This record gives sequence, structure tokens and C-alpha cells, in this order.
Amino acid sequence: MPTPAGRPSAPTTVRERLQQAAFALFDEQGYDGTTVDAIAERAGVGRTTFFRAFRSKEDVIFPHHDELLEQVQARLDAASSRHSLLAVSEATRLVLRHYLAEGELARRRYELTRSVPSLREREIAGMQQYLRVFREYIRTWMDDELRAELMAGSIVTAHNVVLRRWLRGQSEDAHADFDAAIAQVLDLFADRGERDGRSGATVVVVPGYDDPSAVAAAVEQALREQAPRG
Amino acid sequence: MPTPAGRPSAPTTVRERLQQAAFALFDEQGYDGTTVDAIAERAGVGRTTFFRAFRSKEDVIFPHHDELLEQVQARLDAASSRHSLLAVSEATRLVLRHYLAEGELARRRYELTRSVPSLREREIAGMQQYLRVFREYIRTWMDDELRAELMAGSIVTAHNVVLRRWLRGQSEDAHADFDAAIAQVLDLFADRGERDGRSGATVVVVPGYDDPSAVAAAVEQALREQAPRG
DNA sequence: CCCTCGTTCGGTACCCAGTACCGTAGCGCG
DNA sequence: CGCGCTACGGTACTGGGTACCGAACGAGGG
Repeated sequence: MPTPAGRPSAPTTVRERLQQAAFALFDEQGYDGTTVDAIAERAGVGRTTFFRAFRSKEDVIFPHHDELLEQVQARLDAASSRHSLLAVSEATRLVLRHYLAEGELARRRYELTRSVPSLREREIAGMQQYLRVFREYIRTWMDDELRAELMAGSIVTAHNVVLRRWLRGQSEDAHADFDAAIAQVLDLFADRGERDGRSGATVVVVPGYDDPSAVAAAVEQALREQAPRG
Repeated sequence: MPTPAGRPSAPTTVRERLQQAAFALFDEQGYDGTTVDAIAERAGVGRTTFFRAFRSKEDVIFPHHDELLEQVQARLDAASSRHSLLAVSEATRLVLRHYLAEGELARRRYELTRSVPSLREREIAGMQQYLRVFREYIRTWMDDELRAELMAGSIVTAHNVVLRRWLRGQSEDAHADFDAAIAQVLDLFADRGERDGRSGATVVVVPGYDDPSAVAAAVEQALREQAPRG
């Protein structure tokens, strides 16, 4: 295992050299105009080595996808007792955080995926994997198949919209945007009516607030304005 | 134009022969185990002819996708004055109706797409095209970008769930299922109370509460306990 | 010191999808 | 009959991806 995890030191790995060479060539000649041979040559390695480091040419552009998916899955497994869309949205935040941390690299990938159809397909296929994980998690506590699917899809959609806005430079605080978007989604699926006489308040508080006391006042007012309890 | 539109007569076209040969071979040897040469040979034509009839090997499995997409687009263009999700759902019904009409063929494709990853990617890429058309239509009368995206995604999701149920043989009346699913989606996006004028915070209150002031206090405490995000 | 085992890398050869090009057989038509 | 159009077949090529083989290298172990 010569590549433990993080490696900030100078002796760049073959993988890193290949990735740098690949992105450089993609910038210069475009994705389709760049052959794997050219990438390997610029990185100073053989063609075989490229396919050992990356499963495919597309994999150079989506390197951390598998790990991210596992992280998301693990997060949901850990929080599987909460039975809430909030668990899903928090798992989704992992993905958002990852892209934000990538910074400029994420934006370069965005440009590539926007212009190259095959990469675009690949990306949405990756999204579908998140959706699958979310759907299966939600189905553990949501009987309604359609509703579960709608929930999972809406969370993913919210994430995509927020991320895309940030990638285009139309957002300074992506996390705040994400909070607002998730709140909108939660609001969509909030029960209205259906009071089954159970007691005990259930309040979902979404980050992205002003002053706690002001929020509390708004909540109290909203509750009082609501139809009298049964 | 030797291939006008519908052709029930005996002299099968090259395209039809190729499609039959392809599906037969896919059944016998699997998708990946079948080469284009083998398909062409069984159909009694040259390899070049295959690529003239279908843009790619995958295209044999999704033959009518482009026409369907155009039909959907046309339907939305025609009904563009209605400004309603119903127009989208009716356009979506075109797609459902098409698959239902295909019958057994649709089910064979379903089995293939379920087992072959590359075909699965291709299929969801196709779905994404519907989604794009829907999103752009909705955006003509819906300012809220996220909400528009959620609407489009939900319609597509509803369609997929209904179609998949039917493909698995778990549904007798797919149209009725579709009606119910669409109703559920429309209900999701039905206006309730036009909450505007609120600031950043969004609070979702789920029925089944105690005393409003007590809830408000709990909310305030929860907010204060939460770490301010960075 | 030498031998060996394991790992990593390069090179070669191959498969197959997809493209470009060219030659030709057929058909309608003047 | 000759002309042009179209559809088809064949050949050759590009490029991603796989399989296999052999060389280099380092870590022990006798």
C-alpha cells in the first residue's frame, strides 16, 4: 500500500502526475482531442500505467466519486435511527462540502462536463448512485414508494441546483444556499393536516437562521395561527 | 424517402431485421457478448449498414427516443399558454403511452438495462433530456429556479415509478397509476399559504405539538445550542 | 553474497466500437 | 442506352480498454 491517504509531500505519485498531465492536455486540446497515449507520455509513464491508476479515461475527471459515495452511505448507516430527511440532507452536505473544497478543480470539471456529452452522461450516472442510496435509506421508514422516490430526488435536485449555482460563480455562500434549498424541500414534504392526535411537538429546524429569539417568536406565531390542535 | 412511417407489410426493412437479430443475440449471449459484426452477419447485411441504420450499438435498444422527445417538446410548445404542471404531466403521459404500446419489447429492454451498466447510463441520460425540456418549459412561468427544477424532477420521477411498476408486472392499469402519482405530485406543489416576507430562516412545523410558547422556547434553545456554521 | 518472492512498471498484441472513404450494384428517368 | 442518385459492402484506420509477459527493483533470508 504505497498510497496511504493524504500525501502533501514532494514526491508526487504517478496518479497525481497523470491527473495533472490529463487536465493540462484537456485544456489545450479538449477532452476528445486528447488520447490516453498523450496523457501517459506527458506524465512520463507507459500507457498501461495509466489504466492501472485510473480505470478509464473518464475516471481521471471523477477520481473521488467512489469514496464519496461510501462516505455518504456510511453517514446514512450511522444515522439510520433518525428516520428523517434531515439525515439525508446532511449526508448530501458531505458531497457539497467535497466539491467546495475542490474549488477550482471542481470548476474545471464543470466546464468539461458541460461541453463533452459523454462526461455529462457519466456525471449524471454518478448522481443516480447517490439517489439510489438515498431512496433505499428513505424506504426503510417510508412505506410510500413514490413519496420516497420523490424525497430522494428532491434532495438530489436541491443539491445540484445549489452546486451548479456555485460552480457558475453565482453564489458566495453555498452552504447558506444549501440550507435554504433544503428548507424548501423539507417544506414541500411537511405534513399538512393529518393530525393524528399524538402529542409531542416535532419541530424541524434548518440551519440558516437569523436571531434565535426572533426565530422562536416566528415559530410561536406560526403555531398560534395554525388551526387549533385536535 | 423509402421508409415513410408505418409499414405493416411483409418486406421487412433492413432496420427491422437488424433489430430482431440484435435482440435475439442479446438474449442468447448477452449484450456485451454480442458484437456488431455478429448482429450484422445474422441480419445478412454488412457491418457498415448497421451503423447507417443505428448510430451506435446502444441505439438498437432505444430506437424511438429522439422522436418521442420531439413529440413531448411539440406538445409543450402547443400548450405553452396553459402555464401549468398539468401540461407537463400530459406530455409525460405521451412517453408512458409509448412504452405501454411497445409491450413486451419494453420489458425486454428493461431487463437489459437492469443488467448492463452502460445501457443503464444511457437510459438515465435519455430521462435527463425529458427533464431538461420540462425544466425549460416550467421556467417560462416559474421564476423560482429550484422550485422549477423540483417540479420537473418530480414529474419525471412519478413517471419512472409508474412505468417501472408496470414493467415489473406489478400494475394492471398503468394509466390509473399515473393519474394517482401525478395527483400526488400536484398536491406536493399545491399552494399553501403563500409565505413570503420571511427572512433567511425557514422553520418547518409538523403538526402534533404542545404549547406554542413551549415549542418556541425549545426551538430557541435548539438554535442556540447549534454551533454557528462557518 | 546470492537467491527468491512480491510488486510495479513498460511493451506488445489483441478486441471491439465507431468513422472515413471508396467502389459498385441497383433503380428510375430522360 | 447512358446518367445520376441512393443504398450497400469492403477496407482501412483511430482510440479506448484488456490480457499477458518480461524486466527492474527492493526486502528479506539463507
